[in-house]
Amino acid sequence: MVDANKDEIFESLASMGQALGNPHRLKMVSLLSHGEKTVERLAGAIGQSLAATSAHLKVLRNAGLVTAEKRGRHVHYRLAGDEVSALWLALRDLGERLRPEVREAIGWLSGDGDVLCPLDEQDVWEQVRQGRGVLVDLRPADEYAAGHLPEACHLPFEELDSRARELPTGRDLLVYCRGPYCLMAIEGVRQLRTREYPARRLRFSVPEWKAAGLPVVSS
Amino acid sequence: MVDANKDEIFESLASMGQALGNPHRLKMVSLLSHGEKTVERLAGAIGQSLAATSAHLKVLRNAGLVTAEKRGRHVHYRLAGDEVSALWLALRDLGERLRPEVREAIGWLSGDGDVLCPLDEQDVWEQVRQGRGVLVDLRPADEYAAGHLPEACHLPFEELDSRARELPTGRDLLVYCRGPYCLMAIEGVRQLRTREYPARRLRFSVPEWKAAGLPVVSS
DNA sequence: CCGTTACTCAAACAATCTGTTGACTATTTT
DNA sequence: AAAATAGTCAACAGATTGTTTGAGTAACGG
Repeated sequence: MVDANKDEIFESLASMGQALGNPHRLKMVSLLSHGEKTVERLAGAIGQSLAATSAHLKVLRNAGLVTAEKRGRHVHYRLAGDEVSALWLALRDLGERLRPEVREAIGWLSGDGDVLCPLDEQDVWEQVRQGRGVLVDLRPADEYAAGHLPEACHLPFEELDSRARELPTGRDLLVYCRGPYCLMAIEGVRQLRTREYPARRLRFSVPEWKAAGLPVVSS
Repeated sequence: MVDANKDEIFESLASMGQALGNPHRLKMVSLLSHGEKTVERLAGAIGQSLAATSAHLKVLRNAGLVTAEKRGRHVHYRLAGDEVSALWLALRDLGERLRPEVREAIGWLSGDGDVLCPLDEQDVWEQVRQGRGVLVDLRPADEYAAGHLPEACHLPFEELDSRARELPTGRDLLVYCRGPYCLMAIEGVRQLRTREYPARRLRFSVPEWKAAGLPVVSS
């Protein structure tokens, strides 16, 4: 039967959907969209045991969403392509649009101290090219190295206390971290503002920037 | 803790992924992207009992992907928005790109008698506007009415035998049905060609056309 | 008002998924 | 070599799915 082939297609696609059907795995995909990570690192980030994390990664691997590469005694996982990141972003946007609880939770996340910059990717790109506003990347060094917005300063969240004074002055600070739900971005902006820096939080990060077709610098 | 809100977001998004994690539900989403359907109709299409289909629809409803409306004694289900259709298309494209089995299964589907037209949506849009080539829609009447490509002739697959002679002659026939995996489209083109019609199968349908930003006619 | 239609719901059961634990395998360090 | 590190694998318990069966409920038709 030819029909069997058709069923096989839907079965295969469903296994990809299935792989996106667990909060821990979604979180890993979202983390991996900022660059490759070891199993250990992912386990720490999602708060699960090494074994459980390994099992989740196996599901993602079988679904074809991630690939693994062993270097030294670490296994580095990365997304199978930028399209995977795009699918994650599409799912996230759909959730924000369709599910009231998601919008509500976002509201709670931001709380009071949050100062969001309403500009979208294109607008920010304009600002950057005109030299108005300075981009600040709060992510860990490896994620910054894997790809960051053009001309973004790197100020890892952990070193915010000690190195904030290195930031350029006189221009608005456009701060981003790992995306709209990133608590480090919110907290980072709060801290910068208590020090009287004109900081605002961007509601996007590198994956969204890349998906918008804008150039990413990796170094 | 603020973190709990973040977990809630991922949990909520995962339930949407989960909903896409079953072949029958995926098939229903793909069918619904051609217009609303009753439970009965969907049950027939996916080859499941009414109760099982109802349960699957409940999952989709809880995930916010579809909405239900009771009219008379039928319950009509429809996608919660065009973005749902777009997400399904994104998942499908990713599968075609990433999973060899899917590409392979597509090859098997097409078999020998399949004559695929390689043009994409924009190219076809050009052809249509210039009056070169005639679009032919093989889908059931309600799906055609819910939205079809501009100037497309309607020739339901079931009536292909009896009404093929009504088709305009002298121009290439660009035939579409429910999408790249639709067996009716393949079989329909095969039948038209044995009658010496210059028919070719398009590899897209209305949802893809709409997602490409091109106008859809509903009547 | 009675029967039919088109569902939804609840119970039950097998199959699958998640997370834990402990064993096992490479690789590197000492 | 021996010990430590980073990860996978196998086995198990508990929770969650997917499907069937049978009952329950609106809406309509006679």
